[in-house]
Amino acid sequence: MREASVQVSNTSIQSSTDQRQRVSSHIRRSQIVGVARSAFAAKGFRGTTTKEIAAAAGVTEALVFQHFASKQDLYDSILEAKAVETPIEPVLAALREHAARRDDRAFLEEYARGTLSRYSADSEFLRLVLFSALEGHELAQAFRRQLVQPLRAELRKYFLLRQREGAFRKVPAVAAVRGFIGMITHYAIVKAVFGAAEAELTEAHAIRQFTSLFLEGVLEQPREGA
Amino acid sequence: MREASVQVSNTSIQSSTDQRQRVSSHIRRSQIVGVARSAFAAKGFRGTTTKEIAAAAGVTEALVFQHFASKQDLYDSILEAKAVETPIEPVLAALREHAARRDDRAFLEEYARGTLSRYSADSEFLRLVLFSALEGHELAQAFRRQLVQPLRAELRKYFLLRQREGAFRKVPAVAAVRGFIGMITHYAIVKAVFGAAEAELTEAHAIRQFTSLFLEGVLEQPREGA
DNA sequence: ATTATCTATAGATCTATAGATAATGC
DNA sequence: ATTATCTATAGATCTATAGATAATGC
Repeated sequence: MREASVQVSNTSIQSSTDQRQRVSSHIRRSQIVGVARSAFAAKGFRGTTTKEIAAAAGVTEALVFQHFASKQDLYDSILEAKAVETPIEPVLAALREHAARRDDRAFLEEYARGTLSRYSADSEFLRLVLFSALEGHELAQAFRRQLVQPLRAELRKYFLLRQREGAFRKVPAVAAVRGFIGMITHYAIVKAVFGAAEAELTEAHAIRQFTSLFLEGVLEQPREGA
Repeated sequence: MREASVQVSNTSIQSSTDQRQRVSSHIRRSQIVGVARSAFAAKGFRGTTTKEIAAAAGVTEALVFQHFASKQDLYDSILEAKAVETPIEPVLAALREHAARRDDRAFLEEYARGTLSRYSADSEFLRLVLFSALEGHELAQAFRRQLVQPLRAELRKYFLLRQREGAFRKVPAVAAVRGFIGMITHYAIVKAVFGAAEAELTEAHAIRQFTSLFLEGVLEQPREGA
């Protein structure tokens, strides 16, 4: 876990007037949210102490509790911050555009990219969500409602449309959608949890190959029958 | 989280001689491992206290530390127990048999069933592994080495064989294998973490549909070209 | 004057141990 | 006699608060 590099004005020996840099309430608040997020992502809610968070932020615990009523309150603030900064509409718009052109591959790759880039650009976030899901915090539910389900609904809708048009086979939609999402998400989870050791498959390749797999399967011979 | 139902010989009011049932050291030990496993699966290592474990086992904390040198020692004992009781050889043998007959569908379904049944019969286990993976405990690594990688190696081997024989397309093996495993594992994870709310897709259906998806893809028309 | 920050500490909880007690097996 | 279990407690750590102090903005 990286420590924040705030450490300021500490002239040699630990003087009793160990004053840190004074910043505005707003800045300090979001700084604490930032280091708390890293800490919670690394060790979970229960596994992280307010002392660690304070140390990483370069302030005392008292200050942390000045800004946040409780540890839980601090945790909730992280979700708020993320929900604000991660708009889902651009991805939905792009998906609908591909859907209008019936570009199956572009649609699926967009979906995969939209999902993975959210985790790549912010590798802590998936760990945070996983921890909160396991620990039964509200954060995980909110994440699913706000960011996962709208995307999934769009995928499902497109899948059903293409089936009606006779372009896709009559695989049950729920299984197909879950299958595709599973490939993508599991890739992201393994990467987030076990790290670079699993990097034998780059993100770009994963997106392309999973899409091909989903569309065409692995069999060389076109099936007889159905 | 369920509480163990050990509570014995407690006649009405909390008498000061609140003696519990005496059992052999071996039995008590494995009982404690059992309740600890449930507790750790529910709340993780850091999120579980030895006090809770003792209460669930119906004994005092002192007794827990009589049997286990430390909380960590207790945690390690859980893995040992699982490694002993979950043999992987039967699944490997079944896979090889299907492979010898070149029965692609049977091979893949066996793989999926082997993976999912390990989690279904023991729904706590996946949560335990996820927590330990996130918390960076040794348990997760050991699990991957002992139970995940041998199976994956077998799948990979079969995939490459079928490609050489011209039966499978020339999709990169690493992506294909990860894709299939991803569908299966993600299904298991969602089920373990979010529970019955996700039961719109039964395990038997998931196994069959994911296998079809992998083999044949979703496109109705056989591709031109490749 | 305002407010960001600190010192000091309360009270709860957590892991672990020492030493006493009582149930079982011989 | 052996050993499973308990009572009691130490010492560490954790969340949170009260009240003092010092840096900034007017």
